[in-house]
Amino acid sequence: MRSDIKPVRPDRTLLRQAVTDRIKTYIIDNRLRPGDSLPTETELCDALNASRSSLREAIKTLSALDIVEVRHGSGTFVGRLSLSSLVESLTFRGLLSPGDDVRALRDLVDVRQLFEEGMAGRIIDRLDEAHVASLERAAAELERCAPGSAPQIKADRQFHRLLMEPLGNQLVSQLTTAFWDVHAIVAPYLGMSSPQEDAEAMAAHRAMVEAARRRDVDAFAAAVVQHYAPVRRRIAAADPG
Amino acid sequence: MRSDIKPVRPDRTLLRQAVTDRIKTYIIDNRLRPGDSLPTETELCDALNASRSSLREAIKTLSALDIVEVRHGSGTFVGRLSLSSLVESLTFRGLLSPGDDVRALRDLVDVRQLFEEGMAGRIIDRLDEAHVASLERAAAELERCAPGSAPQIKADRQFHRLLMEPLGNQLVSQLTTAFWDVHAIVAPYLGMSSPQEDAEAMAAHRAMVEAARRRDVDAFAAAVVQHYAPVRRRIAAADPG
DNA sequence: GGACATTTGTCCGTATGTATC
DNA sequence: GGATACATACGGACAAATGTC
Repeated sequence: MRSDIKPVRPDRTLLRQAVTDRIKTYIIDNRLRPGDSLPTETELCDALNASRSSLREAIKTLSALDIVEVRHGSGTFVGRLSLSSLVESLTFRGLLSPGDDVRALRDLVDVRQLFEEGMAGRIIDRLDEAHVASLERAAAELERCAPGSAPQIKADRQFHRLLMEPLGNQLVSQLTTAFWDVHAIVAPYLGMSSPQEDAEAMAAHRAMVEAARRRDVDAFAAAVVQHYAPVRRRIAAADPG
Repeated sequence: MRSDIKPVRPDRTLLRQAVTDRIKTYIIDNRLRPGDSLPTETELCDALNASRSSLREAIKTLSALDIVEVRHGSGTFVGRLSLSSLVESLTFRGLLSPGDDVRALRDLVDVRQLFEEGMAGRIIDRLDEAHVASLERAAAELERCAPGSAPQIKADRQFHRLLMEPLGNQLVSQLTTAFWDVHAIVAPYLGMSSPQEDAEAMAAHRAMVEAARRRDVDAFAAAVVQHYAPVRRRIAAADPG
């Protein structure tokens, strides 16, 4: 009968939920860091009195949040705690309704501009020569590469990431990159950008670097506005309203 | 042999990943909206040539991102696409290292302040009488309720949500609320706030409302700084550096 | 390179709990 | 309450990937 093992579960909560919680507390209580290995599935099943199916479903939930990372044939590890789930969530939202994604993209551009414009003062406060030089290089790379090419896209991502680096705020950096990633996936649905628009963006990047070098906050903020102007025009043009 | 169905999977990708992708495209292609129902597990297994286990693991991944929502005994539905995954991800990060969460919390406060300070101008531009009245009510509720009580906490959440409402930007509103939620979970680890700090926060809320009524952007921004000053002092005090 | 143990990925069958009509 | 439809949970078996000797 084995009635002593698992008589009933008077619990109201789902077993899977309880398992995910216990895995999270396991990581916290044992002071594990990203990359550290977790017990094997069999061991966890034992420890948590759950079947392998339930455990695996719990693991998949944590995996989606990058709290754990599973490697086939190797094991389960603490995840990098990236914002990949935010990216996936927002891109899906943007792709959900092609007619309505103008709104999602407009909201996103607002947020991206908020970050760079709102942080302008603090960025310039903390900027040093090395940072300016890095920005300079990224902007040059951006102008040298072919518009829309993979290296250029990579350089653009790098540029906006470097902008926030002087702040020393990991969350700001990661959010900035996450929003950039979402933008890069959703924006193409507005159609390819024209050469004029590309030139405008280039000029804006250059203006940001120049303003940063001169420690001119207002000029920097103005360059940020200039940078997002082309996308905003496209969004306005596609807006049914 | 049924070799025509799925002879081998030359794919390098995991079946589970393929299933999650196909469910996402199913939702997008069929123009489903949050709350719409999805096929049952059995039907999905059939359609995607996957076993129940694989399908369920895929569903759990999508459920963690609030892309689908599962109701026991009822069925599977399109999720609300909330930012619950962001909240869970960031709270876990904040709780991961009690010694280091000062940094996580400081980063978070920076972002919260960035939103409210950076949006000050636009908020006041679009604010109307009804908005001011709502803020007034929330601030009054905040002062009437006992410090730390559930109604007060709820009122504080509501206040910061209402602040962003005039912008008409759903993403900003949801991010603001998400960051508030994380803050509410992580901040208590710094210890209870003192009556003086509570009074300071109250005064800041009131100052924001007054500044909004007078359309005084600078005063509004100053009130935002004042609002986060107590937490910042606590963070600085707890900072080992 | 090859053999082998370890670990996760996938499948199946069955029983139980839950919501809806 | 009963019947039905559906998700939850269990356990066993084999496949595939990884790492090691």
